Amino acid sequence: MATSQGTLLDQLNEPQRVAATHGRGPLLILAGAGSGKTRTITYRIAYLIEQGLCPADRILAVTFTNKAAEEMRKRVAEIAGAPRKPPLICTFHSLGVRLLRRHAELLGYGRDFTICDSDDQRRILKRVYKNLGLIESEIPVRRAASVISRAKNDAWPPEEYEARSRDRDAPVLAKIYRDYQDYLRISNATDFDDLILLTLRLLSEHAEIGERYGNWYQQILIDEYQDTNRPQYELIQALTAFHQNLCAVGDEDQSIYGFRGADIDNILRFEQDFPGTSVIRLEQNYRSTQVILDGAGAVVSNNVQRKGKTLWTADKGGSQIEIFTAADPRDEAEYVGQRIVRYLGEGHRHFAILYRTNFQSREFEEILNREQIRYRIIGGVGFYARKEIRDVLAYIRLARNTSDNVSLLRIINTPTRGIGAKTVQTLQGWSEESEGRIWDSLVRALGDAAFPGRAHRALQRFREIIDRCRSYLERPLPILIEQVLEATDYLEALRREGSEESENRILNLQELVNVAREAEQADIDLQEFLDQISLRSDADDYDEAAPVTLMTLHNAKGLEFPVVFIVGCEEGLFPHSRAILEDDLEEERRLCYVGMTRAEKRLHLSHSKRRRLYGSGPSESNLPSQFLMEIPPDLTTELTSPRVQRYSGPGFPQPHVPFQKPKRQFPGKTYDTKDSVRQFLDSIPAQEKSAGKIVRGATVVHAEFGPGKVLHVEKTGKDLKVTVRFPGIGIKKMLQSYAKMRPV
DNA sequence: TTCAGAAGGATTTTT
DNA sequence: TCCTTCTGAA
Repeated sequence: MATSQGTLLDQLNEPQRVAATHGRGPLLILAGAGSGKTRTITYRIAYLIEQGLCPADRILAVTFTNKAAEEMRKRVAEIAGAPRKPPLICTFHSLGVRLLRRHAELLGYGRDFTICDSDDQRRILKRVYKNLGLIESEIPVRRAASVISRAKNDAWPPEEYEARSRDRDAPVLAKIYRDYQDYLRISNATDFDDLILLTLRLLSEHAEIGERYGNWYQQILIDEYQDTNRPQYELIQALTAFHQNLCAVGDEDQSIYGFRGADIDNILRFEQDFPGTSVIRLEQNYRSTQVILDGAGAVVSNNVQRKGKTLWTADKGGSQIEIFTAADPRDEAEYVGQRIVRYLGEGHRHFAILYRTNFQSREFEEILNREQIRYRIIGGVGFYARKEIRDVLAYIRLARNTSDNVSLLRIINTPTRGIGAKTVQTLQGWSEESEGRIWDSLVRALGDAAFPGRAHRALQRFREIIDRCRSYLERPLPILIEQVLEATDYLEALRREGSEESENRILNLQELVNVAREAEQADIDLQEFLDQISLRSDADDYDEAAPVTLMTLHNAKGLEFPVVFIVGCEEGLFPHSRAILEDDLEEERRLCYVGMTRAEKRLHLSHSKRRRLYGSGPSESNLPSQFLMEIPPDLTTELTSPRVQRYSGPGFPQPHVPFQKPKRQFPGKTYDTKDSVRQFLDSIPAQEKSAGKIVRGATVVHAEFGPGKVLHVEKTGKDLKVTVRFPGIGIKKMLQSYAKMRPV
C-alpha cells in the first residue's frame, strides 16, 4: 500500500500522533483553535482501518455539520483508500434518521416519516393555537417553539412538562406542547429534536436493537464534543456502553451553542463518565499568527468558566489587528470593500466577512457587487427555504406519506384550485374519525359525495393530482420532479403570473431539477434525497470558489481564512443585547474567540458609530463592543473613518448632497392599469427609487421628483401621493410630491 | 374564493 | 424597513 504507516503519521506532530494511534479505551482530546483536531481524528480513523484494528464499517464518526462529514469522508478515503464498506461518518441527526428509517415501526411511526424544520414547526404551532383558541400575542409562536425544544432537550415529555416547568405560562405551554406532539405523531412526522430523542428511545426501550448497534460500532469518534447537548450525550452513552472506545475532541472555549442546549459540562465531566480516560492536549496552533492568538486569548481569558490554556504557534509576530471605527454601516462596508480590493492587488485570494446576525450582510453585498468581487453568502434565506421549492417537495412528501398533514395543508390550494379555507376546515373537522388524517377524511368525503358540486370537483381534482404524483415516485429523481411540476400545474400557474418574481421561481425550480439530476448520478434515492434536504444547513453549500465568504460567526466554526473581517463589533449587536440581558456574555465572548481564531494572517475588527435597527427612527448611537477593549492595545492598530468627524458633532447630521429640486412633468397621461403605473414608476431613474407601491386606476397629471428615492406611492382620496426621500435629510424633512389624478 | 390594500409584528445564533 | 397576516370588496 502506498501510504505506509510511516508516511501517514509523518503528517502529524507528537501529541497528534499519540492521539491518532491510541488503541482501545476512552480518549479525550482537548484541543485549541487551529490545532488540527479534525485532522487528528481523520488520521485516527485512517490509522484504525490501515492497521486492521477495527473493520472500517464498524467505525462511527460524528461531526457537527454535513459539510464537515463529507470532507472527512473524502480525506479518510484519500489516506486509507476507499474501503468497500466505508466507515459511517455523519452528523447526530443523520445518524438518527438512518436508524429510524430502519426501525420506526417499533416506536409507532411509519418508515416514511417526514422531517419538519422550523418553518413546518411554525405552521403546526399556528394550527395548534387555533384549535386551542389561543392568540399569538399571549405566547408568541417563537417562544412556544423554543420552550418545546428546551423541554425536549431536557427529556421532559409533554405530560410531565407542567409539573416540572417553573414557567408562569406552564399550564398553557403544556397544552401546546402536547397538541404539537400529537400533531406530529398523527402526521407521521418528527422535528429535529425528535430525531435524537426517538433514536435514544429506540436504543433504550428495545434492548435487542440497543445491543445490536452498541456491539456493532467498536470505535466511536465525536468531533466538537463541547457542542453536544443532553440527548446527544445520552445517545453516545448508549452506543459506547459496550466497547467503551470513545474518542472525543473538543475545545471548551469554542462552545457556542448553549442556546441549543449544548452542555459544556459534557466535556468537563468526560473523565468521570469514562474511567480510565487518556487525555491529550493539543495546544500548538497551526493556523494563526502569534498576534492573532494573543488577541483572541486575551479576550477569552476574561471568561471565568474555563479550564484555561495558552495557545502557541511557531509563526511568531504577525500584522497588528486592525480596529476600524466607521460612521455608519455603509461606511463600514466601504472600508471592508477597500481593504479587500487592496488585498486582492497584493495577491490574497480568500476573505471572510463575519457578523453576528444575518441581516447585517446587506451593505457588504452592495459594495462587493459594485466592486464586481464575487462572493458567497451562507445562511439567510437559503435555496431550500424558498416557497416554490418547499411546495414541490411538499407534494412529493404527501405522495409518499399521506398522513403528512403539514404538507397537505401547505399545498392543498397551491396553486389555487378553488379549495378555500371553509372546505379545509370542514375536512379537518371530519378527520377526527381517521385519527386526524386529513387525507383520509378527504378520500372519505369524496366517496360519500359530502361536498356540493364545486368543492367536490376541486377536491376530486386534488386527489387525482396526488394519486398521479404517487405513481411517479418510482421514476428517476429529475423526471419525478418534472412530472410533479407538470401534474400540479405549478409551472403553468407561475408562467401565467408573468411577473419578475415568478420568473425567478421558475428558474429556482429548474435548479431543483438540476440538483435532482446530480443526486441521481450520485446514486441517491428519493428517500435519501429528501432527508438530505431536510437536514441540510446552508453552511453545507459552502464552496471555496468565490474569494469572499459572508456568514454569521456561528457558521464560521471549523473554517479558516487568510484574512478575516469581523464587523458590527458594537455593544448590543455583538455582544447581542439579548445575551447582555440574559447575562450570557461568556458565550458571546467565546463566539468572539471563535471568530478571531478563524484568521490566519490578518484580522480586522470594525464597528459603526451609528446603526439603525429595524428601519424607523434616527439611528442609534452605538458604543464599541467591550470585546474590542479586551484586546491589548499593543496588538492593535486603530483607524477612524474621516466621516466620523462630520457626524460626531451635536445636532442633526448635515446633508452632504446639496439640496435641489428639479421638476419633471407627467402631464395628462392616464395610468389605469397596474402595468401602466409600473411603467410610470419605471420611467423614474432606478437610483432614485427604492420602493414603490403600485396604485391602480390613477391618472397622473403632474409629479415632482427630486434627486431622492421614491419611497412610497399611495392613493389618498383622489390623489396619488408620491413620497420621495432625499439622501442626507432626516425622515422629518422627507419631501412629498403630489400627482393629481382623476378616476378613469 | 380571491385579491388588493392595510395593519401589525419582527431580528440572535443552528441541526 | 420589510414581510406576514388580516380584512373587506368583487
